[in-house]
Amino acid sequence: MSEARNRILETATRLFYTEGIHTVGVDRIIAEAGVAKATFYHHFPSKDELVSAYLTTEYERQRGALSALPGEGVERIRTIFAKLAELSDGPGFRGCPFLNAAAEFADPAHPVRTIVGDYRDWFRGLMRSLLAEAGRADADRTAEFLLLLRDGVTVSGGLGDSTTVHTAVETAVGAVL
Amino acid sequence: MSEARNRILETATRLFYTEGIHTVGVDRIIAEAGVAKATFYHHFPSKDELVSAYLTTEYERQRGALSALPGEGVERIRTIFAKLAELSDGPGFRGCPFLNAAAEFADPAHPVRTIVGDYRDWFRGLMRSLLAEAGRADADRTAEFLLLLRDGVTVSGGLGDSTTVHTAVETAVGAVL
DNA sequence: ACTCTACCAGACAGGTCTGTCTAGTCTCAT
DNA sequence: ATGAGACTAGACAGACCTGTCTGGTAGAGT
Repeated sequence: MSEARNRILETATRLFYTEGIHTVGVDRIIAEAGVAKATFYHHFPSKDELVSAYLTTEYERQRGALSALPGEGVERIRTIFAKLAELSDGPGFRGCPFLNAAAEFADPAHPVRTIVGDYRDWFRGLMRSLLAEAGRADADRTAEFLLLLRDGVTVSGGLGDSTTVHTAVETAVGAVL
Repeated sequence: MSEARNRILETATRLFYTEGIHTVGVDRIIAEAGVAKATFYHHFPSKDELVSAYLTTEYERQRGALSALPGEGVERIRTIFAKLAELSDGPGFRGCPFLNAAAEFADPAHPVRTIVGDYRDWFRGLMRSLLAEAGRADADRTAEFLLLLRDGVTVSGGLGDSTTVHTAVETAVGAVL
């Protein structure tokens, strides 16, 4: 992986996440990453490709972070949601990058939306398999609810209702599991 | 209320909701509303003012729609969420206009974010008062969860997981209430 | 030694954005 | 009938957008 490419992607990640995708221009990324414009377009054929790379990287990062968490079955789910609530309460949290991106790209056929869909499918599948592992008969329905809960946690956390998210999550997870 | 102003606001509502706020330009709204540019700026001093008007109107509309629903206490909450799930399954649904707007306006101090905050405060308060009316001791915590659930429903529904939202909501509402 | 690749700086094109301004029409109340 | 206010059409300014292109530097592999 090239050094300049890394800088571009990291700068884009920071700016896209904290300020939004449409509002951050390529010139700004170039300036803050300290690269030439030609270098930018050498690594990323278009801004859209950079956006896709941003979300794909984020997808892999989150998959890695959740895979590293301990526990099995339902206990693992509890751990995941506790972590999620903790993150959404932290400084600099501005919601889920995938949901924010989806809100900015209205066309469901856009590549960005495909990545968002992939992420959600993965999360839903993870919940389902953990529930099935615990021998829960209603795995499908409950997994769907947990995905929905995940959305709610990140959205609420991102809009500033961070402290109350903890108790809300405990209520929900406790009631359903 | 002026006829031209109405046309502008309705066109903006349609375009902002279905395509996003930043992606829709003033010129496009003017063309589709069939008004002159001077007329537009006569009624709305800036695009931001139009955006605020769009969200304020939407706020009032939703408040009116929910107030019209029947029932009392917990039963009313069930009705509200059933309606919400139904809407989020309908054609042309593209998520919650407030959450979508908040994702596009990253600055928490922006007027748009204030309106979004107002809307959420109102919904939370409505839930709390309905729970208190039913004599629930945990009204605060449960209201917080119901706001979170509302977020999840609109987000999931807007991203195409519409049919499964119904059962997920039933599961959640049933478990908590 | 030579070439290839990554990198730099920055001008440029062509388009779109918001917002202003000129100039003129129509309606209605006084 | 005159003046105010809402409207129309559209040119214009100035900023910003993405993406291309020129021209040049430095290091690494063959």
